[in-house]
Amino acid sequence: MTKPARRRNAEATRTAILAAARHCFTRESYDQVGIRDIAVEAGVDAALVCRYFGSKEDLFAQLLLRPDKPLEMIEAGRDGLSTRVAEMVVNKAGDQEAVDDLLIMLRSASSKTAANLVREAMIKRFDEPVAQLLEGAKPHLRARMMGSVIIGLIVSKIIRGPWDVDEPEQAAFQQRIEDLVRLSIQEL
Amino acid sequence: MTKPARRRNAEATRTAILAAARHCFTRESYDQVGIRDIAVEAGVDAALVCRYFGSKEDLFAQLLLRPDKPLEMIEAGRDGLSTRVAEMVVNKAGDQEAVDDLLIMLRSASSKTAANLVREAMIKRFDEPVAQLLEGAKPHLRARMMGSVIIGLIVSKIIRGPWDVDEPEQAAFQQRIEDLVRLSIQEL
DNA sequence: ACAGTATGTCAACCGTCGATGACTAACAAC
DNA sequence: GTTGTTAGTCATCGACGGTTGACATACTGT
Repeated sequence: MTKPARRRNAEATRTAILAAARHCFTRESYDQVGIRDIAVEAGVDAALVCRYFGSKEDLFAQLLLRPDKPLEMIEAGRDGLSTRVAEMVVNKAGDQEAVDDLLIMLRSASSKTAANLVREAMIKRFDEPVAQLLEGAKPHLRARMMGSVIIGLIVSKIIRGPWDVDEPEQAAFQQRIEDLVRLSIQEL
Repeated sequence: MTKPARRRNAEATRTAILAAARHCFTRESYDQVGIRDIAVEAGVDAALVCRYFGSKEDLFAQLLLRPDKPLEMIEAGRDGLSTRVAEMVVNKAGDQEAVDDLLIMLRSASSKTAANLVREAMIKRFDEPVAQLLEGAKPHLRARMMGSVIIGLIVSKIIRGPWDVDEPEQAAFQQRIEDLVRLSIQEL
């Protein structure tokens, strides 16, 4: 009568919704992603999203705060941190997942309901882990400055698209970013 | 019958709406500011906003692109550019209007309808003027890198609130920002 | 004073969105 | 097979947002 009826599997549906939500929120801001959008991408009725996660806000929160571990590029330790960050932003190498996590936060940074969650996630998953890695005075301030540099690079990409830098300068460009990151966490 | 009836003055109303819109958009993103919000703040009926500016999108566009002149801190020339930017971000000194302009752009950067306008405004009012100020190779790339640093600082403030750096480090902090800006526009 | 227009107000339309509750169908246990 | 529970669907509610058109009022010229 109603519909072909979806395969019944709670766990799979749950993760499908989470994956779909993640995908949506990396492309659009909290306000612009509708519960129905997520549902369609997950191949699920919209009502299920609310059923499983309570509300859109709860879903977003779970997406941001569930992974208790810090971002991978930080977890790898202090050595070569600047290099990893530079590679990540220039998109040469690994840990695209970390970029997505930051993208989700930044896209929704100025949504009234998402703002608090974003701040919390940013502090817990980025600033504090980085601060713990740093030696010397004022680690929190320096961690935040490094965050600021990364944020700038990613938001610039959001606004203006990829950095179209041609091959000859590629290396120098990446080196410049690495220097910026390194400078941002130097002791004052 | 209807209402006390507002003073009839088209030009004043127009600018009142623009000012109110500006104020609203510096605090919230394009999606979150309603035409009714702007109207209330301007002391005007919501219908007038559409009447005068056609649509919310047109109003936003006019707000971003009307001032054909570049941001003040750029207009002042190449000398002391890094210093001015650092002062501006740390909020010590002048040209708060420029910060607001950037704030408006960044707040609404990931709104689908506003995105194109923001990109356009960013390029026309920031990148190109800065690129014209720079000597040497790849001025556009370097201008964009400087933009990226500034964006990071402002967005970080949006997300996390003001940089609470206590007096002793204040000078060193500002110097660090100045160095970051200077490094970002150095030749590769 | 009168007519005409510029300005402002009100009410409503239409679409979208998040959320809810009633219903239906699959699966498991017995 | 019967029964009870879980998973999924549907229709709908209430709120809100942008926009529009009909109406009311203030100003201007004659």
